[in-house]
Amino acid sequence: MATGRTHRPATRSRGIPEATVARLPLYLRALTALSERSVPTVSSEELAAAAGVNSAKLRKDFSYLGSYGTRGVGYDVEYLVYQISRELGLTQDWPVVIVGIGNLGAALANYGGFASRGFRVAALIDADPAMAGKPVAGIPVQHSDDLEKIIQDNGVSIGVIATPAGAAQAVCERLVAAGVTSILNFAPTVLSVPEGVDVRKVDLSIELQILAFHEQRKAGEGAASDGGVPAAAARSESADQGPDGDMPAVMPA
Amino acid sequence: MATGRTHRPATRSRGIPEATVARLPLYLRALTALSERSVPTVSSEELAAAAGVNSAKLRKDFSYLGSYGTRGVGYDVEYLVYQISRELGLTQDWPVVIVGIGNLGAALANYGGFASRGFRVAALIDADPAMAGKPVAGIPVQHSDDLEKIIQDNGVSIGVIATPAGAAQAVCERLVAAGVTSILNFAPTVLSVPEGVDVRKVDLSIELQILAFHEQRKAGEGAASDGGVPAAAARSESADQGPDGDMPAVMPA
DNA sequence: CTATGTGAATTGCTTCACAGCC
DNA sequence: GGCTGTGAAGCAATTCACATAG
Repeated sequence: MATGRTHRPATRSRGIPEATVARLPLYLRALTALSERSVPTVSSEELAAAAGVNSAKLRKDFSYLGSYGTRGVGYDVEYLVYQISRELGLTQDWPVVIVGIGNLGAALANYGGFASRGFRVAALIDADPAMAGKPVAGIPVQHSDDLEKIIQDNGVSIGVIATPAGAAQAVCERLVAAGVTSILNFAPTVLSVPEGVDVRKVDLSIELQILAFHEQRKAGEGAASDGGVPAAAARSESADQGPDGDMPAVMPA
Repeated sequence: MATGRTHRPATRSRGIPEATVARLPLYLRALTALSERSVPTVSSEELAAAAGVNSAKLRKDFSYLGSYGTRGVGYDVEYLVYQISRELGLTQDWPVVIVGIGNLGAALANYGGFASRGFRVAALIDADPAMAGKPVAGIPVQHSDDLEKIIQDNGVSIGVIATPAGAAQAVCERLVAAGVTSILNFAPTVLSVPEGVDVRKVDLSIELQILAFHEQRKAGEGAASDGGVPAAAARSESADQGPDGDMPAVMPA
């Protein structure tokens, strides 16, 4: 609204659709790649292609942030990187703890993508005393007895749970009690959290099951062609652009 | 059940909404837990709570599959487990290959959730010759030179990419050329695939960025109340149930 | 009387198409 | 002339509320 001639976009920070928020990191990544190649400006068409969406959607998304483009020209890459980073809150540094340093926790600790975008692994926590002190990704693992102290000392508000399913709810409750208000959950369980706490879930097996569903369809319907090679073809239904399937999170209490 | 005067539910297998498909694995997990506890029947209300959705949504979702409940009673747990499994294609066995056996690939190979639901890790593939033959999760890693042969010999149609971003597109193309039609991508890149190939993406850093966005909001707006405890309140917009934010996949060519 | 199954209403997201500005 | 920004139209998903079956 406002179509503001006022300097400040006006729309800023109020009611950006969830679907748009979920795409901002995608745009940011594409823009960062352009920035590294020193590309100065980019059109909605080009950027959309790089991010894997269509250009109308991208322009609409950006319109929620403000008018950051130049008509007839496109978007200034650096400027847009900055604006999206700011909107996502990545201009500040977010200390994160990872709880559960098994295979997955270790993989997460080693994952470069965190550090590169405003996230800092402040601590690794595990319930196994044998792990304590052992460095993973250069960070010594701490025992979960000290969880609350670690959270508070580091001002952590984002926690990552990579424990077995059985331990996840208890860990979640301790994190929340200690002050964490956003949780990324890799354990295959539904977490109950009080209002005001956000949970996002990543579940490997769920993603595979969704693929299996579509895979089954292909075999049942389309195929028949012969048997060996899949033979793409047919079904424009699920095949084309991007039906946003997904389970978000943000659980009720 | 079956109220159907036609035997076949009629709605079967045609046009189940993506959003519903994405929730079926959630229901299935909750049902499996009930089944293990030998609970015979469950109401939409109870099951919805266990799956973290509301009951109206659950009933609507199930209505796309058919009429599998009993009015005044609820759903037969075992029967529903079977129906959903069948709908998702989990009554058959899906051989899967994991490409890129780094930290994450190894974690995936060790992840029990795969095997437990119709998925079988048929092969682990890595480009590093030093890895070849080394067993991970009891499965010997094979060199990527043999990728095509492995896919074909095992009849693999689902591939998991856990390589570095730079290698992902090339791996993807080889998988597709060899006959894979569904890909689960953990590399932080947009994959281009021909029509008819499904891609789902899991991106750790994107999930964190979405959390950071909401976290920033909490700090900026709501807070003020005191500082320590989050204080829930306000913002019914993002806080309550489950806005399905997410980036799907299924790229255009 | 209870809890499912589902049309109808609502809300939110995407796509279209073009006015506005460079 | 070209490309952004955005109302308006079109779709899809969610929620409501109640008829219907057990």
